Amino acid sequence: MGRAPCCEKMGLKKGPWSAEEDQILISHIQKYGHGNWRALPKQAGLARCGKSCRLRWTNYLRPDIKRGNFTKEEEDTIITLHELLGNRWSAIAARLPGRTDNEIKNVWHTHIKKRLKTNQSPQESKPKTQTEIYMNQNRGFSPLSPTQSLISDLSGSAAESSASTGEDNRTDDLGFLEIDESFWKETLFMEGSPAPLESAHSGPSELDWSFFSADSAMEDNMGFWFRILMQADLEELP
DNA sequence: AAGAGGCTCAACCGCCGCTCC
DNA sequence: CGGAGCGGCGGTTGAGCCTCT
Repeated sequence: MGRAPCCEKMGLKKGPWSAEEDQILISHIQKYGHGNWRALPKQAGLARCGKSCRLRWTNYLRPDIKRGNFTKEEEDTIITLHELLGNRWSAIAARLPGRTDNEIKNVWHTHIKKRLKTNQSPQESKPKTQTEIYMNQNRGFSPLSPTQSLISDLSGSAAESSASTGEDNRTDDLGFLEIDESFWKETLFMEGSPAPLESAHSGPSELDWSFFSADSAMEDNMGFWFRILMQADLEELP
């Protein structure tokens, strides 16, 4: 048997929050913070369980929440990250400032999933991934792997930023983002790297960018590394 | 105009992992 | 070491709103 739900205690209110409850919660957190969610409702004088308070705060009342519809860029990001991370909504949310995991989850199930489904034509050869479907229909790109999609997105950002700085960050036909070379050296050649990545290079002194071809086996390797990198990056977030 | 069905999204539920004792 | 407490996460629900017939 699992633990009894925290709201089963008598007298604890459930359901939609009133404006008054919101105000109480906001002012309490502004004054005292939310060190202990379980103790918070009692201290604040709310007839709610701590879990409910935390959810209300993180999903709705937090001052940095961005309201309004998701932009196409945000939806693109969600699709790409979902390909990489799966249903790890909190990890995806960490990449979208001002958006909550709940919101992203809702958008995925209501808008994006449906769109990806309707975009798939039975006449055409079936793209392998949801990203491919989406990219085919919305950008006119040739089918992209999840990894290529991410690379493409990153390169796009780099192109934008380089346009302002006058630098050219693109290095090959893939438009692969040239992240600081030392970053790749340190990351790709770190201890425990899969053999193909190590053997494909003569040494860590020079990176051969042609190595990152559209070859499917290579895609898998890159997918692997991006997962690792994304994970490492996300774990650093607050 | 009204009823049915679909859609949206805030909120709940139950599980998991971490921390502390 | 193991159990309790707690926060956090992902899946699911359902009330309210919208659209269609």
